[in-house]
Parts: sequence; structure tokens; C-alpha cells
Amino acid sequence: MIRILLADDEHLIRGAMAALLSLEDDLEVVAQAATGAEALATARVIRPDVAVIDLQMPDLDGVSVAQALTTELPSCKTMIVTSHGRPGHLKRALAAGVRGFLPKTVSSDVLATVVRTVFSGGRYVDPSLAAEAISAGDNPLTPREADVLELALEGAPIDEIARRASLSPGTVRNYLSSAVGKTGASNRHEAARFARARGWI
Amino acid sequence: MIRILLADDEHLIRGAMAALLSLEDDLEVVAQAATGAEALATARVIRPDVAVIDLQMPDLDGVSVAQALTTELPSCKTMIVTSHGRPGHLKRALAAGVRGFLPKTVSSDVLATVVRTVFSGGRYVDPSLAAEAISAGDNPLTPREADVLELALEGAPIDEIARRASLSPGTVRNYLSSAVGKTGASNRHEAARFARARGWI
DNA sequence: TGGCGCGCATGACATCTGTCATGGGTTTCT
DNA sequence: AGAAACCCATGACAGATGTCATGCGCGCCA
Repeated sequence: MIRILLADDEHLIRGAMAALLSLEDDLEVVAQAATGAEALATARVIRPDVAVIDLQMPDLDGVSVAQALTTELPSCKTMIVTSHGRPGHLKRALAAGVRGFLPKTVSSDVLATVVRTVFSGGRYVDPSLAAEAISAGDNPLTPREADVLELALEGAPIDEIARRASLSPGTVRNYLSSAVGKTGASNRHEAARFARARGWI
Repeated sequence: MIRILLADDEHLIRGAMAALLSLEDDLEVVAQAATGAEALATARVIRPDVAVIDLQMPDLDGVSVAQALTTELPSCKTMIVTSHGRPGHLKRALAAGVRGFLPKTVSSDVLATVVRTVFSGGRYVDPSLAAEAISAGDNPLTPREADVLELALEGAPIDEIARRASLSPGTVRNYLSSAVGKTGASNRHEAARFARARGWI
């Protein structure tokens, strides 16, 4: 029997997935969590075989949870399911030790199969997401550029970005200018959206 | 037996919700669809009692489907479930004749209950979404302002917005300036995000 | 040890944007 | 008919932004 921890902030989805996984004879959902922190806390106590975690959750995102889990509970294999598959997340997730990565568009059969695969030590990444990730290419942004661009995402003016990043406005403009050049955008807002779409930030 | 049509682009979610609804004795999922168009076509043939539709789908969004359904199949009650509950959608949905509106954070019990409620002629709107919608207030943007602001969402420069809206750049700036004033934002990008968050665009 | 890339900053310049005043045409309501 | 709101446009001005050149210090690596 494979013991599963299920984490998703959407109660309905979580319950439904649990119902679905429970239909399989060899799978058992032993715990559920609605937030990243909750997932982590529960996992420490329950020590599940496989953790199925939603990528976007209110507090910690799925990748952070996975990161913590792989160091704290190496015996617990982590896999991530997501609605909005962005290439960058896949790379981050893999680096965090995630063993399976799926969009929620897959069928339930696939989910169950992948749970078994990662449980027995294998890995699985959704082919279309993998293809996207490859075509998206490497992140050309320097860490600082990425930081600044992320703050620019919400549409804040430069002065505010500068304050939030503890930089001088001039420096912020330089980073943004560089980022705009690298993305081929015509202003920082477009650049920020572009980078977000690629999963670079 | 209440006959249900289920539409959601995420296969996993759809299957899981179907599994969950089927656990109820008086509910039966008679059809599933992955897109808005598919949902519509299927409903015309199957004539379900209740249509449970995801708000965001690749082609037609849930509200458009609901609109079509209420005129074409008045006997079919429509309800909408959504991940990202934005107040504006709720208002639009209600105007489109939707009988139930739920975030996916609710429990499965609630879903089943609401299905029964709308089937028997009642209405149900998630209380927290309703509260949000009320606090968001009415849309103060004129239609044209909303148009322009929507084009500004992607971060395009003013000249491009002007071209896409077939307006002079000066006019675009005026609308944007007005919208920025109404939203209390400090630039159009922030204003666009704000308006989006309120469901105004 | 000498590049090289990066982080951080400043200054100058051209352009883009936001704001305001103004005006004419249309529709809607009273 | 008149007022009010909206649509569209132009012009002018200040401030924000994008771009470029330049500089210093740091850590990494051949």
C-alpha cells in the first residue's frame, strides 16, 4: 500500500483527487493539507511514501515544500501537480528534488501511474511541459535582474522598486534596461510578463 | 436522479469531480467536456439538468457558456466553479443567468448540496465571494476606458494600444489617465492590474 | 595574477508617459 | 430644449523612464 500525502489549497480539488486516488487498490491517501506549511508539518508526523503537492498555494509554493521535504524526509518522494505549467517552475522543481511533475490536464490514470512510478524510485515529467521547458531555454537574467524584474511585475514605479530592492533608482533602471534588452520587450512591464511566461522569475 | 454536465479543461480535476459527484446517490454525471464549445455542443444533445462549468477554459469562458445555455436550454440550470474568484466575474455570471457560483476551495459536500439547490430552482453564491463582490463596488470605468485598460494589461506601449484600439495616442493617454485616477494607481500598469483584480476588465 | 562577469552607482540625454486645458460631436435623460 | 455624460482629438508641460557611457569593488577561474 502506497501512503500518500495530498496538498492543495482548493478543498474541492483536493477532496476529489483523494476520492480518485482512493479508488486504486494499492494507493491510500493518509493525509491532506491546504497550505504549504501544513503539508510540511503533516509530512513530518505522518511520513508518507509519496507527497502529491499543488504548485501554487497561499503560503509556501510547492517547490519550496518539495525542497524542504527532500532534505528532511529523503524517503518521501515528492511530485508536483499544477494548473498553469510554466517552464521555469519545472526546472526549479527538478532542482529541488521533485520526482514527478504533471499538469492537471492529465487523466487520473496517469496520476495513479506516476504515483507508482515515483514511489518505486522512478521519475516522470509531463512530455509537453518538458518540451516547453526546453524551448524556453535557459534564463539569461542575472539574479539581480530577476529580482528587480519580479518587483516590476506588479506595475510599481521605479522609485518603489528601488526602495523595495534597497537599490538606487538608477541601478534599478540599469537592470531593467538590461532585462528589457534580453527579453526583446519594449518596456519593463512587457519584459516582466515575458519573463514570467518563461518561468524566469 | 439529477443529470449533470461537467465542464473543466483540466482533465484530472474534471475526472476527480466526476468521481466525487458520482459518490452521491442522487447525482449522475452524464457528460463531460474539456472546452466551452464542447460543453455547449454536448449540452444541446444531452440536455442535462444541471451544468457545472469551470470559469476559465481555453476557448469560451464559463460565463459565455452559461449565457448561451440559459437562452437555449432554460431547463438546464447552470452553475460555475472557479479557482481564482474575481468579483467582476460573479456579477457577469449572475447577469448571464448562472444559478450557483462557487470557488474550488469549498468542500465536496457543499458542491453536492449546491447542485441539488440549483436543480430545485434555488440559487447559491459563495458568501466570501459575494462579500468581495460587494466590497469591490461598481465598475467606475467607462466602456472605452475599460477597453483601453485591457489592452494595457499586457504592458504594451501607448502607440500600440492606440493602434489596436484604433484611437489616437493622445486619446489613449487621456483614457488611461482617467482610469489611473479612478483606480488610485500611480501608472496604467498598476491601474490595469487593479482593475483586473476587481473584475472590472 | 590578470581577465571576466557581476553588483552597484552616477550622470546625461532622448523619449515616453501622465496630467491638464480645451473643444467638438454624439447619445441619453429630464 | 437643455444638461450631463461620454467619445474622440489636439497641444503643452513636467516628470518618469529607457539608454548609454563610465566608474569602482568583489569573487571566480584559468
